[in-house]
Amino acid sequence: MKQAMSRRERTERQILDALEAQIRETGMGGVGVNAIANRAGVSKELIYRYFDGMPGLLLAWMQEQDFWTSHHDLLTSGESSQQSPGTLVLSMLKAQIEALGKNETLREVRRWELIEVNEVTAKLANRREKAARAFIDRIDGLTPNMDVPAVVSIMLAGILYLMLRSKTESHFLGVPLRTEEGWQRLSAALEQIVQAFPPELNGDSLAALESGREPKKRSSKEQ
Amino acid sequence: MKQAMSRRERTERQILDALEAQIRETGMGGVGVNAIANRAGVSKELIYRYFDGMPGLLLAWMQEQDFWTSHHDLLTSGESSQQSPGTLVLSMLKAQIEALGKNETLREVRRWELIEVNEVTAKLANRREKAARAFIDRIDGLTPNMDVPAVVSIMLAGILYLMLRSKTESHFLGVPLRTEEGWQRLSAALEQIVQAFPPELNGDSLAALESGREPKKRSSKEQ
DNA sequence: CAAGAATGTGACCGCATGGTCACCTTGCAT
DNA sequence: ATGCAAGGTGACCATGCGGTCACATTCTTG
Repeated sequence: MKQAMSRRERTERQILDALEAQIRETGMGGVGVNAIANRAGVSKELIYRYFDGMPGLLLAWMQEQDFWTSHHDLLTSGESSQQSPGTLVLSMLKAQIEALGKNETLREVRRWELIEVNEVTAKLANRREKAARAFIDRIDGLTPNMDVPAVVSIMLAGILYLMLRSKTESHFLGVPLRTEEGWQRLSAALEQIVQAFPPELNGDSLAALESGREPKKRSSKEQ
Repeated sequence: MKQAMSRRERTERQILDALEAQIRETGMGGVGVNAIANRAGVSKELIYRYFDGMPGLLLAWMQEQDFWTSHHDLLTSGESSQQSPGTLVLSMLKAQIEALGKNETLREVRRWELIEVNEVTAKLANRREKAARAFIDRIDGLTPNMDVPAVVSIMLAGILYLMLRSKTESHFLGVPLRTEEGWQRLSAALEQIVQAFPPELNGDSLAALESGREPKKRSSKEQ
């Protein structure tokens, strides 16, 4: 029994690792049952037996990735609530740069999410949006007079795009996307934007309380 | 002779139109010589004869699109130099939202540019980056003390990502991506960001002159 | 040991793809 | 009218894909 499990688990590992490597090297466009099986050095039949085909394999692989949840501490920790909304947003953005910057596979998956919608990408999107919303809602609650989700959306989406774009283009508006220097400029730009915000976002809690009387007039059907 | 040209040009049109429709409906992933020929109601052989295969067809189609150059006026016009850098940036960003928002085909092409690099995507990227750089350099020259390209990169990349993302996800950080209301919030957020900038970007030309003595200390090998 | 389940392989099928070919038809010019 | 090039078609080929099947081997358990 232990041997049987071990044998099977070993080949499952080979398959999962082959999937990861394939995604990293060819992107999702090069992912198929033939390519994965060949790379794993195994018969493709086993992909169907053990994972019930490519969708199941992708789900299984996704499950053991902690990309999406590894920074859960940043979103829910108690200590972080001590910090001002501005620095909280900033550290979230920089964590995203860090996580995406060192993980080509993750970037490929996120490119994939941009062009195809299926059960896998839908599941990924749901997880992510749920976590992201928990984060942003806490900050938004503290900061009236400003559409925090919209502003942070632009900044977060901006670094996402530039991260993904770095694969196919070396510069964007003249800013280099493949050098440390370029990303330091972009990080600095994020800081400039955040620091230009109203004082209640940057630690002036008195101003935050004072301006708290004005309610937001945002649409109610935001879901 | 006139008839011959007309006949050929007519079928060339059919093919080009079929390509456009195919991109719009299936994205670049669904573009192939068989699909295009069928949709055009023509033999695929003609694609090879008239366009020398798919790459040539794409180049030809690209050539007659004015996406990338249609807003050339915004980038080079003389009247626009009357406006402050801030409003100039803002109107550029809104023009991008407008152009992308009403053109699904364009969005598909830009998704394609994110995942594949070949002679076509390279050519597109070059054209775009050249025009964008001409725009940003004029503004950057007027505004020391701030890394304008980096800040504008984040905003422009942000709306690009959100535009592309709207295909596969309806919300981002709770902001709806498929409603007028959502995009008005995002436009408003862009305005907030720009207005929070130093005064020399928003029409205070005196302040611009005063702060002009401090030179930028940005890397010189930006190209 | 024997039976049977688990593991693994290679061949095979149907299908769609990109690409080429021979052939037919239309139109024009001598 | 004859001849010839341009325009257009359908069949064909090799290839790679996802998917299934029959079969061999190995392990576990009666």
